[in-house]
Amino acid sequence: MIIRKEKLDKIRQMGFNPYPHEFNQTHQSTEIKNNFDQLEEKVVSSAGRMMSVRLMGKAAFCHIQDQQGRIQIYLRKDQIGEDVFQLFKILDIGDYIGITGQVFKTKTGEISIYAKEFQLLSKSLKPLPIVKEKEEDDGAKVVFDQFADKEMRYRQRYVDLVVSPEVKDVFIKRSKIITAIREFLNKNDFLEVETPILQPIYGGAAARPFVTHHNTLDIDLYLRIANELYLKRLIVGGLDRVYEFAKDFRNEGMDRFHNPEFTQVELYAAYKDYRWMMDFVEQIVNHIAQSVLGGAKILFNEHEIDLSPPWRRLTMFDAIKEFSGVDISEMDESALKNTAKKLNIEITPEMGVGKIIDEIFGELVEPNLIQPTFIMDYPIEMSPLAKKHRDNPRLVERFEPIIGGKEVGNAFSELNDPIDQRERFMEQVKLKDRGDLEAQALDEDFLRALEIGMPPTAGLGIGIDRLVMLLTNQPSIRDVIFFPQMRPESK
RNA sequence: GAGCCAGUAGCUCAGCUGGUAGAGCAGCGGCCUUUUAAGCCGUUGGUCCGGAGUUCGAAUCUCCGCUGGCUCACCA
Repeated sequence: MIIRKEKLDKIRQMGFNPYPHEFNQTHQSTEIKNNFDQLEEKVVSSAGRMMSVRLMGKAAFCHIQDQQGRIQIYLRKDQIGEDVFQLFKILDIGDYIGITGQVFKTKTGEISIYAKEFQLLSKSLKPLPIVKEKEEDDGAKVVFDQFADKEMRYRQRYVDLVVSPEVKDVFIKRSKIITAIREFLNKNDFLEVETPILQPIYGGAAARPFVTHHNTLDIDLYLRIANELYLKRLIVGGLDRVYEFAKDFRNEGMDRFHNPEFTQVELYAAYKDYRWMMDFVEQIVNHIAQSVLGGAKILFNEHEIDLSPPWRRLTMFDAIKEFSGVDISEMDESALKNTAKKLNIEITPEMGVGKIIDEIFGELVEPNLIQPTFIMDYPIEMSPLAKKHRDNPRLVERFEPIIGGKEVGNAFSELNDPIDQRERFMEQVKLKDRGDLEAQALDEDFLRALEIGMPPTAGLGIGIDRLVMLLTNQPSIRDVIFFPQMRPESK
């Protein structure tokens, strides 16, 4: 650090600007490599961060890294001049440089740029961890001194991204996945909208919120745990297909599947039901897989998963029967409690029917659903915003797509009967009084909207972080969020 | 929130049953005009996470704390 600052002074004394304002780039690294035949002998300008240097007296090789990859640069003192070569010699790995020169292939066959002009673009003052790679004869890559400390990787993601191309890859894919979803929804006449993050009543999901305070109004507000109720208000308003990519916030535990803020896309389509939505989910996911991964087969956790439709569809009761051997479809609360005990599922007194079934399902069924599966027809108690099943009033028309043993979304035929909705909210209030911290609050304004009238509607939420984990085969949510939540550094 | 594990140089790590800290890479000074983990010669560098204790003596043993990872519990 001290040495690098001295170098900075020296560079200035030599008459070079260590932080110039611009550089005119004509080609990216992989562009040059992919079009070598056309570009050979042509002059190109390229820029990037210097990632390796091999200095050899009056000549030198280095690699620069741009967003796409790396390319080798060859410099000779007699080409770029004494002064500039002196400058090059004191540069460090991590500095940004720009070069102009001819594209050529070295003796060993590596496509490189033979520099005619060379310029420092930005001086780096802190060293990067130097990761070295070697290609074995069999083509396998051996990595030396990998930047492995997870804490540092998460806290200093900028370093992680510079030093680990595969990390950068995951995030590029994340961005492409989001783009693919947006494309697909826009193509299907959905309108992208924005709804409040600061909400006076939090709703639309079962979770504990973050609370904040608005000074002027002198009221507490909640960071949204979901945007469901607002998007439905827009359906009431006559916007027939809407979606929002939403950061939601839940004040709960953190682990490799949970970050306090996470991303969901929620979408609503008027005049449709959950069956239509199942087809739609199959299409969406396949569109993503095709456009981002180029195929429907993915590898996740050693499992090969085939995303191509149709996916298996299974009711929740049938799923539990299949994996536990017990038919719970006719059981009341006390029978369920006994069954849960027999199956070694932990339950607590404040749990209602819905929660108990959810526990059994989560414990015995979900982890076993590796290939894409729609679990459908949930008990009414656990889904206060979903419409009653057309054939069975104890159930609702709801499904969750489960892939790789984890739910990646949640969807219903939306409840649009205002009187039924009010009764369901009242049930939630009772649960809250029993001590369920996650029971949903009654939202009068939302009820008023339903009273104005909402058309039959299908709704869906997809957890973007989990979907990205699945499609990029990452074990932790922290590996798909640039800056995951961490305790602040002490100094 | 609970359990297990970890924290030594910029990075990756070694350091045995306690004897006063080491390697490779990076850095620094040289040599080298087709190298690629470049090479060769030389060299700097550490509150061994923090605090307390045991001991003649602690990176090493004990306790407390901090930070993180993994697993479990709640939730997406």
